[in-house]
Amino acid sequence: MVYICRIKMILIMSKAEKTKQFIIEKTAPIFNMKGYSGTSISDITDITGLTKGSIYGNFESKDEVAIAVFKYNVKKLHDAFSREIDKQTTFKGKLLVYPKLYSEYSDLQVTKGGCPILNTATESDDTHPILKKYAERTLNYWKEKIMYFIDQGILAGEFKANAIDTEKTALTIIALIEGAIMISKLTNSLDNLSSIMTSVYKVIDDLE
Amino acid sequence: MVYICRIKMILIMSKAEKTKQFIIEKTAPIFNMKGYSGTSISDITDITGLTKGSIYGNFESKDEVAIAVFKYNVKKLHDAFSREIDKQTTFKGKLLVYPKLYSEYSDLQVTKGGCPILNTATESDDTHPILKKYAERTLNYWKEKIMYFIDQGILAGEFKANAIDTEKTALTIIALIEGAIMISKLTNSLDNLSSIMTSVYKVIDDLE
DNA sequence: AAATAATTATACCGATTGGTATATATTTGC
DNA sequence: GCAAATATATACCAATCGGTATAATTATTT
Repeated sequence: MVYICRIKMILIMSKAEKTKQFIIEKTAPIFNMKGYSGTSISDITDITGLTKGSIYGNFESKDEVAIAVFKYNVKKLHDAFSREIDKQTTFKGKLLVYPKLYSEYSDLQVTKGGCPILNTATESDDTHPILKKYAERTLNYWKEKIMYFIDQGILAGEFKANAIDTEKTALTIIALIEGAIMISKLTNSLDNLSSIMTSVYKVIDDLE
Repeated sequence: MVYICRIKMILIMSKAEKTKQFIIEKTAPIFNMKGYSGTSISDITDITGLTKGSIYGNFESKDEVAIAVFKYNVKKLHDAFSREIDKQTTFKGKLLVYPKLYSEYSDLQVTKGGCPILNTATESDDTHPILKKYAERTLNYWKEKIMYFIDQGILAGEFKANAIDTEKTALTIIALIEGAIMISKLTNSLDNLSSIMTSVYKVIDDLE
C-alpha cells in the first residue's frame, strides 16, 4: 500500500518535483544538525552534487528549503510514531508508544541530529519568526494529539475521570521527551534517555 | 556584601580586564539569542561600540568570546538560584526553588534568550565540540547538585529512603525544566511554563 | 523528430564572514 | 611627568555568504 503509493508518486512526479524531493532528503540531516544559520547554500550543493542554479531553480530561497526540510523531518518522525500508534488498541497503549520508541531505538536514527522541533525552536525563537511559527504549529499539533488520546482514554474508561488536567499532562509529557533528547544528545547517553522515559511511563500510568 | 565585592573587583581590575568584562556583559544576550554561528564579530562591535581590533586585543577568537559568554550566562543563572537556595533550611525547600523561581519570574529576565545550557546544547551537539563540552559539564554540575540535595534530604529524614532513584529523579527534573523553557519560549506562554512547573513540584513532593 | 518549455550549469554580484598587521592612543609603573 | 607597556582604531586580507542573470542542457509536447 505504502510502497504502491510511493512508486506511483515517483512516476507521476515531474523532473523538477523529483529533484526538489532529492534536495530535501539529502539536505534534511544537514539542517537538523547544523541549524538554519549554520547551513550554507554550498553545504546544500556539496551534499546534493547539484549547482547553485539548480537549487535556486527549485527553491525561491534558503528559507524555502529550510521550511521544506523542517516539514520533511517532522513528517518522517510523525510517520514512524503513527505506524506504532495505529497498532495499539487502547489509548493508554497509544500514549505509551512515545516513551517506548524513544527508549528502544532513540530518535537519532529517524531524524539525524535530534528532534527537529527542539532544534528549530531553540534556534529560531529569537531570530526567525517564520521557522518559529512552523515549530510552534507542530508542537501544538502534537499537544492536541496527546490531549485527544487522554480524553478518549477517559471516555473509554481507561483513565480516571475528573482528576486529570489534560493539557498539563500533555505539556509535561512533551517537556520530558524534549528535555530528555537534549540531555541524551549532550551526554551521548542512551541510558539517560531511557531513564527519563520511565518518568514518562509513570506520568501515563498515573492517569489510571 | 555582594556590592562591596563588586566595587572592589572593579577597582582592582586593569583596563583590559574591565573591557573584557564589558564585552562579555554586552555580548551575553546576543550569543544566547542568536547562537554561536548566528552571532558575528560585527554584532559584537555594534553592541559594544568597540572596534574589531579592540575585541581581538582582548580575546583570541570568536570561540573564546563565546566560551566566556557561556560561563557568564551560567554564572548569572547560578547566582540567582543560589541566592534563593541558601535561604532555604530544608533540602526539599532547596529543591523547590527551581520550579518556584521558574514559575514566578521565568528565566527570561535573568538570561535574555532562554536557558544557555539548552541553547548551547542544541546548537553545538553536532557542530562545536568545545562549546558542547562546556554545556555538558554545566549540566552535570547541575545534576550532581540536585542529587546532593536529594541524598542529603534522605539522610535528614525528609525523603523516604530506599525507594528513590536519585539520578533518575535529577534527570527528570532537569528534563522537565528544559523542556518547559523550550515550550514556553516557542509558544510565548508563561502559563505553559508554570503549568509544567507544577509537575516538577509533584516530582519533588513524591520524594517524601 | 522538431519545437518548445523547463531544468541545470556557469559565471558573476555586492555584502559579510572571521581574522590580522600596523599605526595611533591610552594606561601603567617608576 | 616621562618612558615603556598596553590597549584600541584603521585598513586591509582571502574566503564565503545568499542570491541572480544568462547560457547550456535536458524533458516534454506535438
